[in-house]
Amino acid sequence: MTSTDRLGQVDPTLDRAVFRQIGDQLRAAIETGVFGEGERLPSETQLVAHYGVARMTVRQALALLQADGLAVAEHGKGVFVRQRPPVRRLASDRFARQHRKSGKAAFIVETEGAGGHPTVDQIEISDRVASPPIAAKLGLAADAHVVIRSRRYLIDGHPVETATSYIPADLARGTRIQEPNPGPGGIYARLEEQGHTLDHFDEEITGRMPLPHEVSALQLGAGIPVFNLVRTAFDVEGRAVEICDTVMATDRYILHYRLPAR
Amino acid sequence: MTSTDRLGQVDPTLDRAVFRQIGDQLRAAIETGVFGEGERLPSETQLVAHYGVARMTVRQALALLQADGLAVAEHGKGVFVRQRPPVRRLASDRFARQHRKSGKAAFIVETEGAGGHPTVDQIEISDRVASPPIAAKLGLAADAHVVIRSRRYLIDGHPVETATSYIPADLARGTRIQEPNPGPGGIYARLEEQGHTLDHFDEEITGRMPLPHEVSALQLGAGIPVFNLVRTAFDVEGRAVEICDTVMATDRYILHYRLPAR
DNA sequence: CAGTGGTCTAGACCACGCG
DNA sequence: GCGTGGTCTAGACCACTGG
Repeated sequence: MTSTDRLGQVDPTLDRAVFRQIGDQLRAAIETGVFGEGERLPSETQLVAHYGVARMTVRQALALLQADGLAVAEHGKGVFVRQRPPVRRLASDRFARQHRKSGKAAFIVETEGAGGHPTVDQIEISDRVASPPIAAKLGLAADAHVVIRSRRYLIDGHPVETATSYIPADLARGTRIQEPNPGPGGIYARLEEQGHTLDHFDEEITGRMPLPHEVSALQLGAGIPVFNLVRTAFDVEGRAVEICDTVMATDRYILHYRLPAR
Repeated sequence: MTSTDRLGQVDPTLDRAVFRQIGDQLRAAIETGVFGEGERLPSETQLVAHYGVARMTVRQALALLQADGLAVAEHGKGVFVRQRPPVRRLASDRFARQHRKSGKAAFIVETEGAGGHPTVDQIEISDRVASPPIAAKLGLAADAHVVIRSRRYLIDGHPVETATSYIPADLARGTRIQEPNPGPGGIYARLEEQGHTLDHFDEEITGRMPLPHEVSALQLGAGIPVFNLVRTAFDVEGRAVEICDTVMATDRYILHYRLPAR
């Protein structure tokens, strides 16, 4: 028995393009477990022989699966059913004050709690004039400065998320917010020390395919979309004190929120 | 001036594949506004002439843009820069009791408030044994029945979301929950009438590329991922009284949540 | 009708992985 | 070295759109 035995045939007289029919059959075989997670699909050569079509036709079929995130091609090895990486649950209370008091950043606490090894790299800090949308969200004048902190989060060496924070310069200058390590409890703890007791966060979530730089920063495979989560932190006086713009690999996250019914 | 004048040339000796270089140039041209939203890109024939490559090569380049949701091909017309449809903001208080009292479903109220014309179609209702994951989430025995309500939501005739609700049969049978139109305030109002005062909702959000049936149900173009939002409603006694599994086109939604800082 | 994208063929040469 | 996928060519014919 060869690996193409469980695949059917195609009918070139049908309306549906041959490469789509082949794609349908491969998809069905994956979804029914004929090819399990991580297993190799039949090679292009085998598919060409099995279906009696040109190589470009089977490549188009395989491209369909890859665009949908069902399969990944590995040069020189084969095309494999995509493995689902472990997911990280983001609970809506992850920024609760009690967690802050532990002295560790939310990402570190959560990851270690789930048995993973957290890392942060590519930390860059700058002090610049706020872009118009950022200035508007923070309620700042058009020429106001912000301290910008960007970094990348990894779990067990795999990148999962990039984040860029924007803090009004008058709140950040002269504090550890401008240092790579902002100290125990992170920048929220520093802001509260400055008298800006936090009241609530607004989170806006959008989804889309990644930009090229996001593909490389997050080592995203084809067919994996990203979440763009933009969180704005407000103090008890209603002032926006931080914006955090994060881009997350959707195959590594479940976002979890609890809403009151009233 | 022709439409390819603002594009550069490619260098076949570079490491980066020619079709990727062409894709990069088209992407840059779109991002810098050389080709604006809704505008037509140069035709395949024009690109072949401009770059001096085979047609399959420019088609691979165009496929890159389409997979990322930047462009859409229209048979017989051309390849166009994708237009962003109007987005719908989902506020985290959209299921607050006060809204329910208006007597209209949340979707209707919100859409009309935003000046759109809401429709619901493909309403199907059944009564079946709960699947294992649904039974587990609802805290039901393995052989328990649920009433399943599925439907599709449209705005101005464009599908934006499909939803499937699962309600324990003992709460739904003999009520309007089993009817296509569940009455004023929707099924949550009916559940509260049964004495199940709602306490909170849990929402879990994941993102992924759509399945084939979702592509057709939501009329999704290539390169548009979906949100899968699964909401569980709990009554004041802590019982899960409904699960609502929704699939949303990411290009039509911004999900908005407000979190307390403590 | 001419122009557009959609599908398919039958090759070619290359780069990678592994034994 | 051989099998794998990656890139590219130069055609062919088809289906759709619009004037």
